[in-house]
Amino acid sequence: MDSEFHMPTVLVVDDEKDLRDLIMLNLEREGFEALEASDGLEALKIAQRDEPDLIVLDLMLPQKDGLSVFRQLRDDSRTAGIPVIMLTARGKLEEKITGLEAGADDYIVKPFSPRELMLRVRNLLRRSLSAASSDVIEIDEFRLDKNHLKLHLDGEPIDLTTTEFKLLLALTEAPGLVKERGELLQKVWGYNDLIQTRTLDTHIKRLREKLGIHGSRIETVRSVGYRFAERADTGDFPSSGT
Amino acid sequence: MDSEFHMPTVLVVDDEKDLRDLIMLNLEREGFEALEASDGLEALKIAQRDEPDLIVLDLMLPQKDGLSVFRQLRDDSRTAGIPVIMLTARGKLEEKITGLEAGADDYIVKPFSPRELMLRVRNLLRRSLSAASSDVIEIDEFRLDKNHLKLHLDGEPIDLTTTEFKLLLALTEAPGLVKERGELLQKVWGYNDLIQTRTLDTHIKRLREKLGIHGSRIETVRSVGYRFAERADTGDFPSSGT
DNA sequence: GATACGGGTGACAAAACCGTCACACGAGAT
DNA sequence: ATCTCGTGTGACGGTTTTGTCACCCGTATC
Repeated sequence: MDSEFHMPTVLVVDDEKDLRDLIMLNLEREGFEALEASDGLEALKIAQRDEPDLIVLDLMLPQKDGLSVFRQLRDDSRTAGIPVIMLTARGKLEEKITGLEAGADDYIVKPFSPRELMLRVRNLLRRSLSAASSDVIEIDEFRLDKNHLKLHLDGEPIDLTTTEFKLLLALTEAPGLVKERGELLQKVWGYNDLIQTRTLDTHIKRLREKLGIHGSRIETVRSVGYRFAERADTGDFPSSGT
Repeated sequence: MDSEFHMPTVLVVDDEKDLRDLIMLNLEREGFEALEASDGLEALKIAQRDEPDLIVLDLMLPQKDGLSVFRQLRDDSRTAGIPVIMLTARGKLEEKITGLEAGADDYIVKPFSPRELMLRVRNLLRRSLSAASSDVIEIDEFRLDKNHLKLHLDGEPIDLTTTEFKLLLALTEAPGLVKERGELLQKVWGYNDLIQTRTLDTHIKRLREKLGIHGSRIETVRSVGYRFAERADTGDFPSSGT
């Protein structure tokens, strides 16, 4: 686990040379590999080529609006998963943050202490390197975000209650296989015996409703339970001939 | 990313040789590396030594209660993170499952088809290998489980509402650094401007209450926001002298 | 085709949750 | 020491969520 490890790479995007240098100095002092870019275009190219583990992006870029750079990074498949820390001047942010909603991984308000930035860098890297980069379950057009307890379906956010979220989580945990009623009641409600209840059915119904056209992905397996249907292409048993 | 990859290892713990062999055969047919143990003690030793990616544990062990083996695996730091699939005879489980609550990663009821077991194995491995090793955030005695939306504190389960859970999630996301009021309101409530509200404080209060003695870990930073305090030993800035 | 069983559905009432407010309290500033 | 600003706290009402029940409908079985 330790042998193949190399230090994380951080890309700093800022048009102010002084600030950029300061940040890079701090990064290198921490032992990180640091890359730099002075404008959005350059940032994109470097990000695509070197796939850094983290990007520090100053929103105050002259040529290009920092936010649009951010969006481009998010939209490009090669750079989409890279966490971004945004730098922003106090006050300026309040309006703009609307645009990206909870999209940014972190942001920090200028003026900031190098110490604070480094703390955030380390924290974000720890999250994205050691464990999950995202805690997001993606199945076809379903996107379950455990961090924000949100479901996105076909890109549209769907409001689910806690129970519905848990239920969907339990179902999608193993797409394609049947979850017994008892198992679901255990996982979602904590019931350990009690199986004679319509509660599960009711919640399934409500969930299906909210899923709209995709509600049919939750299939009923009579007298057993429910199954979140797998799409044909999901690569089932290789051993089975048919 | 592909070069250093090796097939996952699965440990099968069962005292029935026939069943064990059947499972191992299936595992190897899938290309997994399979290990076996016939009792709890052996299982522990192997798990600690080889650190498999997954454990298939039959609860029907003669010498040792399967559940206590499970608990030992969970308590040992070397094996704590390894997902466990439990095998159990139908009907026998209902009472026992109480003990572990939502602790098991998955379970399957005997009799089962090899196909179903393999499906679960693959699903669980996909979760634990590809993305998060376990969507669980552990900070000292805090254990935030995003899969079950549950908090365990000192091992005790604490009931949190959705809002409280999100709030704690936002705070623990970056232990040691201050989260501004506006940032928290953005992350938890989605408010993009509005900062003049007592809502945040109220929820902080409720959260602190539920955290009991550990409530003080949430520190107030006057006129800025809140901070989830880092414990001294968490390795802060190496560069800073003091 | 008749019957039995299990799931789907709509309504409803209890419970939980959440945001707000008024006020108390304490820390900083002058 | 006094004043001021920001946070802590308890209470309250409105809203959402949730479990249950009665009833309908589809499917499997004979």
